[in-house]
Amino acid sequence: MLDARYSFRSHVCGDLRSDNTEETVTLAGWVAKRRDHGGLIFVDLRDRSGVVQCVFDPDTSGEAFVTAERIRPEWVIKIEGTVRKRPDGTVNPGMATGDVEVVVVSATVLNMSETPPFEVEPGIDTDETTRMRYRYVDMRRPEVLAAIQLRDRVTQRFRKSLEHRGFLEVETPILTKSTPEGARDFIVPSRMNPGSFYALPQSPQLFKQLLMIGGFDRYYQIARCFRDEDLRADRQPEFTQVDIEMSFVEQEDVLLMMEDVMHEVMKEADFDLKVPLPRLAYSEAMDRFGSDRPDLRFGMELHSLTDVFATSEFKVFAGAIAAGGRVKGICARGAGDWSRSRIDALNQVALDAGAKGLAWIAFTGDGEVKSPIAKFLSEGEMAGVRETLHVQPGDLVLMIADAPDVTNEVLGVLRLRMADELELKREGFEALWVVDFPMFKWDADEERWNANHHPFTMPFVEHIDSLEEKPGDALSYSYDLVVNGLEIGGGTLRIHSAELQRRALAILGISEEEAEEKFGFLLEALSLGAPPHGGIALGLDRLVMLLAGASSIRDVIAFPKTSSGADPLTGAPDTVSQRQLKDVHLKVD
RNA sequence: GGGGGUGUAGCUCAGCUGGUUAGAGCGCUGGCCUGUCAAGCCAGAGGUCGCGGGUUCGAGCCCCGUCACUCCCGCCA
Repeated sequence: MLDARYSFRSHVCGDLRSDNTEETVTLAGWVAKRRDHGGLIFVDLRDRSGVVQCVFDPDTSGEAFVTAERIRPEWVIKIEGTVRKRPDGTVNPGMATGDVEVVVVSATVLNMSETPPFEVEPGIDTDETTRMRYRYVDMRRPEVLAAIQLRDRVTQRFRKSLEHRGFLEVETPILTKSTPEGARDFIVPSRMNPGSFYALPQSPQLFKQLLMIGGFDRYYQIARCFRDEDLRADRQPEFTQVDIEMSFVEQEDVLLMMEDVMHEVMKEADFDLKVPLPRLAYSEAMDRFGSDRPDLRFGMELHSLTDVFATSEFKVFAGAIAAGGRVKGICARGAGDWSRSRIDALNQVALDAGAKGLAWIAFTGDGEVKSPIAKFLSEGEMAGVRETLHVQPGDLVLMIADAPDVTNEVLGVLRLRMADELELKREGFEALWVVDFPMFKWDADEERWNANHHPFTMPFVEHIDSLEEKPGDALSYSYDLVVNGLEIGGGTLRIHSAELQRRALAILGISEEEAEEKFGFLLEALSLGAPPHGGIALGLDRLVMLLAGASSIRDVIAFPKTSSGADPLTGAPDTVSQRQLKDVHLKVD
C-alpha cells in the first residue's frame, strides 16, 4: 500500500475517509478533473492510491482560488487543506473517498502539463500505439495501474512462496552463449572479441542445471527471456519466466510443489485453485481434446467413430480407415439448426486446419436429419453416431476422417471454435497438467528428430535402452501446466548423466564435435557430480494476463513493444553511429 | 514469409452511387455560473482524409504501390 511516509505529503489521496474529518492534510498529485462553477471550483486530485475531491472556495483562500482558476488536467499540484464531511446530498457513493472532501487552504503548482494526447480516464478506446508512445500518461489510468499492481502481487507471492520452501533466488547472465535449436537468438557483438557475439538467453535453461550441479538444491529466478521471433497477442520478444529448478526430485515432487505455490499465487486474483490438479497424458489430451493444451472449461470431447464406420460403404471414411487413419467426431449441442452457410464456414475452418473436408450431420430441433453424406450412411452407422456421441435433437455432429494426428488436431480446432460460437466456456480458471510427452518428434521437412521440450529432457527409465532403436516411442518426464487452454508453464526432469546426454544429442543429429563446441561445458559439468534434478518455468506475463482477464500480454507489461518489435516511446530499435559500429567491428549495408 | 482487418480534427468515429466549403461527440481555448463529480450554458479554434502514384472534368470514396498498427498461419526446442 502506498502511504505518505518519506514524502512531503501527510496523506495519500485515496486513503481519506470520514475518520480523517477535521484533520489538516497535505496532498500532492495530478489534476484528474476540474469543475469550475465560477465562484467555486472542484478539483479531483489523483495519485496512485486513488482520487479525492478538493474544493477551492474564495471565502477560504482567495490565493488558492486564483491558482485553481489556472490549473488544467494533468498538472501536478500540492495542496494543503482540511478534510470535512461532504454536505448532505453531495456524497458520491461511486467514489472510495466520496464521503469527504478537502477544503483547500493553499495550493502550489509543482508542474504544468500540456493537454494530454488522450484523456486520462477509465474505459478509453485509444489506439494502442498512441497509448504506448505516451505510456507514462496511459499508466495513470486505473486499468493499467491495476494490471501492473496485480503483476506485482503475483510476482511477490511467487517470491514469498518459493522462499518459504527453501528456494534461493539467483541471477544468471544476460550476456551469454548462443545455442543451436530453439528460437532465433538476439545477438550482441563483443567489442573486445572481434567477430564474436553474445546471445541473450531464451531462458536460463542451462544455468539452472549448473546451479543444481553446484549444490544449490533449490533455485528460482524471475528471469527475463529473449526470443527473436514474430510477435503475437501473447508473445513479446522479451518476456518474463518464473524459472524454478530442484535437486533430488522425481516428477511428482515438482508437480506437488508447483501446485502448492500456484494455489497461493492464484489467491492474489481471489481464486481458490483446487489441488491436486488433474493430470492428462499427452496422448490422452490429443485423443480426447485434440490439443496438448486442452481447455477444460467445457466438454464436447472427441469420440472415435472408427469402429462405427469400420465396414462403411462411404468411400471417404472407408478410404481413410484403410489408409490407417481414424474417423472421429464431436457433438455440438444446440447447433443442429444452424444455417447451411454457417456450417459451410466451419468447413473452411476444417480445411484451414489441415483437413481434406468436414463431414457433418445436423439433427434439427424438429427431429429432422440434414447432412450431405446421410445418403451414404447405413441405418446402423447413423445409430452408431447417435449412440457414441449421445446425440439429441438440436445437435450438430462434426466428423473428420484422416490420419490420426490430423483428425485430432482439426477436431481440436473445431471444438474451440464451437465453444466460442456457442459460448460454452465456464467462468473461472480450469487448470491441469499435461504429462508424458514424447521425447522426440519427427520433423518431416528436415527429415530428422527434434526434441519435444528441449534436448536435456530425461526419457522414461524404461525407454532408455531402446532410445536409438525407437526414438518415436520414447516418453519423457515432461509436464505442461495448462490453464483455460493456455500453456502457462512447462518443465522436465533433466538428464544428469553425461553419457545419456550425449546419446540424446546424437539422436537429434548433433555431431560430437558440435555437441562439444556448443554444450561441452554442460557435458563436462554433468560428469562432475550432477545430482538428479528437474524443474519448471512459468510464463509470468501470460499468467498475469489470464488472471487480469486481459486479451494481450501487452496489457500487463509496463513498456510493451508493437507487433514489429518496436517501442513507440523510445523509438527502439534504432540505427547507431558509425563509431559504435566500428567499435564492435560491424559493417551495415 | 503468407492471409484478414484498420488508418479522416488531440481522442473515438460518421462521411451514401465519385460531385460545391469534409461533419459529430469528447477534449481544447475564451466567456458566464457557489455544490459539482461525464457539471451546465454560450462562443470559438482545430484537417497533408497514413504516404506516393494513377484513372477521372472532378477522388476521403475507384485502381496500383507503400508504410504503420492489429489478429491469425508459418515460426516460437
